[in-house]
Amino acid sequence: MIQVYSRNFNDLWFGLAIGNQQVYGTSFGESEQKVLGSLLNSLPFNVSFQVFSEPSAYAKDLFAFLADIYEGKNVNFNFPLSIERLPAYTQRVLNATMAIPVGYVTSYGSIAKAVGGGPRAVGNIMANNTFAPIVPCHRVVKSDLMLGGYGGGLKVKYQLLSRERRGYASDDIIEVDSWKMHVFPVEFALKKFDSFF
DNA sequence: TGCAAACCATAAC
DNA sequence: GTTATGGTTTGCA
Repeated sequence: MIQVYSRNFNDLWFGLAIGNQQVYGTSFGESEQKVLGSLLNSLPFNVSFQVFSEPSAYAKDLFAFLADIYEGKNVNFNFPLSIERLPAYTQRVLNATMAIPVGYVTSYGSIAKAVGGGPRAVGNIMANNTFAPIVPCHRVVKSDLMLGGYGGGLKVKYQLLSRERRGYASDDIIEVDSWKMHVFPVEFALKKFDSFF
């Protein structure tokens, strides 16, 4: 049985699906309906679920954690995600994405080069990310450091990244499980949009 | 710049 | 099995 919760912080809705001591999905957005919709959509078809109006203590912790990420804070992740039900390649991409530190972005192609596959495949997985914003798909941009796309809209992507500015000056190589991933200061990507938004 | 073709894992048929 | 679908990338004019 999966428990589903929704909660509002500062005019923004967060959604949460928990079961088996694991997080099955998270989401956020402007309306409760959208948030619950995308969340339920991502659940495995063969499991039952129940929607609760009051969050459990564990759910409250998780909501606070989601809000912290949304606000651009540095957080330590210690909630288990149920990603083993996803295809192996998808898992690799999600893990690589989670390894992008706050303050940096990487590109679809850079992830593809690190874990195998192609940039479009990575883009597809970002588009279907069921763990936003825990899996920080907003930190993945195009190879020319234009923003690329975002499920919640480009403005939201810009704002999320904007709060993650840490003032890093140069690009870097991140190592994850023997993969090497090229990352760039988030400012590099924001620069091109500062006047736009 | 701008466009076409290559790219590649998934989900849906 | 096969096909359609992208939050892409690269090369070439």
